[in-house]
Amino acid sequence: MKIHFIKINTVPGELLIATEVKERKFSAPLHYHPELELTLILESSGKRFIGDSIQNFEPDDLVLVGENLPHFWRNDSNLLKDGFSRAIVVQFNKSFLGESFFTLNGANHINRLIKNSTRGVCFRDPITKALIKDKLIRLLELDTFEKALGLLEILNILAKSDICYLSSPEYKAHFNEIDCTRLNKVFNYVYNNINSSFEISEIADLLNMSVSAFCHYFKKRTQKTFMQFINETRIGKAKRLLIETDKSIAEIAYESGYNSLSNFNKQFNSLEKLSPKLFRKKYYDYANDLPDVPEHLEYDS
DNA sequence: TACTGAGTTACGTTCTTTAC
DNA sequence: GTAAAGAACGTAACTCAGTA
Repeated sequence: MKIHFIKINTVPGELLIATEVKERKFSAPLHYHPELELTLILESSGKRFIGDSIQNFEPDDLVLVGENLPHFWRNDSNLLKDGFSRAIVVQFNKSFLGESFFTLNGANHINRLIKNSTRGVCFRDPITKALIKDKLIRLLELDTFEKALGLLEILNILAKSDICYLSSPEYKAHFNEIDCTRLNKVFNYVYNNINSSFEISEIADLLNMSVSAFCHYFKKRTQKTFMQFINETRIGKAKRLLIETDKSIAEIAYESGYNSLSNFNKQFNSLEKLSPKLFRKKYYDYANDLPDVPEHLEYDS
C-alpha cells in the first residue's frame, strides 16, 4: 500500500462534498489532498493515523484534517464480524466561499482553525460533538446553498471550541513514496498479526533493514517507538474485550497479543493508570450510573 | 482448606537509544 | 548503518484475595 494523492471529484456546481460513508471497513489507503476534511465517526473503532499522530478512535470521534495532511483510518478487525463502519465526511476547499472570505473581520477565528488544521485537530467536548453531529446529519439532506451555510455554522462552532492538536509541532509532511510504502507494509503486518506474538526482526526484514535501523526509522516518522505503537494498539483491543466480553483477564491478555499476564498488567497500568480488573469494574459502575439519553441527543442508526 | 484468578517480583532475553 | 549500554519485555514462581 502506498501513500496516495487523491483528487477529490467535486460535483459541478457543488461547493463541498458531504457524504455518509458506510462500509464493512474503512477502505481508503493512507492519502492526502488539498481539500480540508471533517470526519465524524458514527460506528466503528480502531486507529487513525494523521500526520505523525497514531491514536485510537471510537464512535463520536470528530477530527478536522487540514490541506495535504496524510491520513487514514484503520478498523479493529474483531469488530467487523457483525456490523458496518459508518462515518460522515465533509470535504471542502478552504476558499469554498472565495479566496479572502475567512480573512474578513469576524471570520478570523475560522481562518485560525483552518491554519491549525494543518496539524490535524480533534474536538473532545461532548456538547460540541453532540451539536456538530446533529448539524452534520442534517447537512447530508441540504441543497448546495444551504450546505455551504450549514458548513459555515459548523466551522463557526468548531472554531470557538477547544481543540487538541494531533500531529507534533515539528511535523512536516516529509513522507515520500518510499516512506509510505514502508510504513504501510508495517501497519498491515502489525494489524494482520496483532493477535499473535512477532519479533521486531520480522518487521525489519520486511523493510530490508537491521532491527536498529528500523527502530530509528519508525521513531523518526511516527514520534513513537515501535513497541509503544504495538502496546497502544494491543491495550486498545484489550479495553474493548474487557468492556464487551466477560472473558478472564488472562484470556484477554493472550488474545491481545501478550505472552505474559505480568507484562499485560504492567502495560495496562502504565497506559491506563489502573489495573485491567479495576478498569472493567469502573466501566460497569459508570455504565450502570448513566442517566437515560435525552431525546434531542438520540439518533437513529 | 483448597482452588482459582489477579497481581508482583527476580532474572535472563530482546529492544531502543546513543555515539560513532 | 553498526556496536554497545541501558531500558523494557517475557517467563516462572510467588503472594494475595475471593469463593465454595
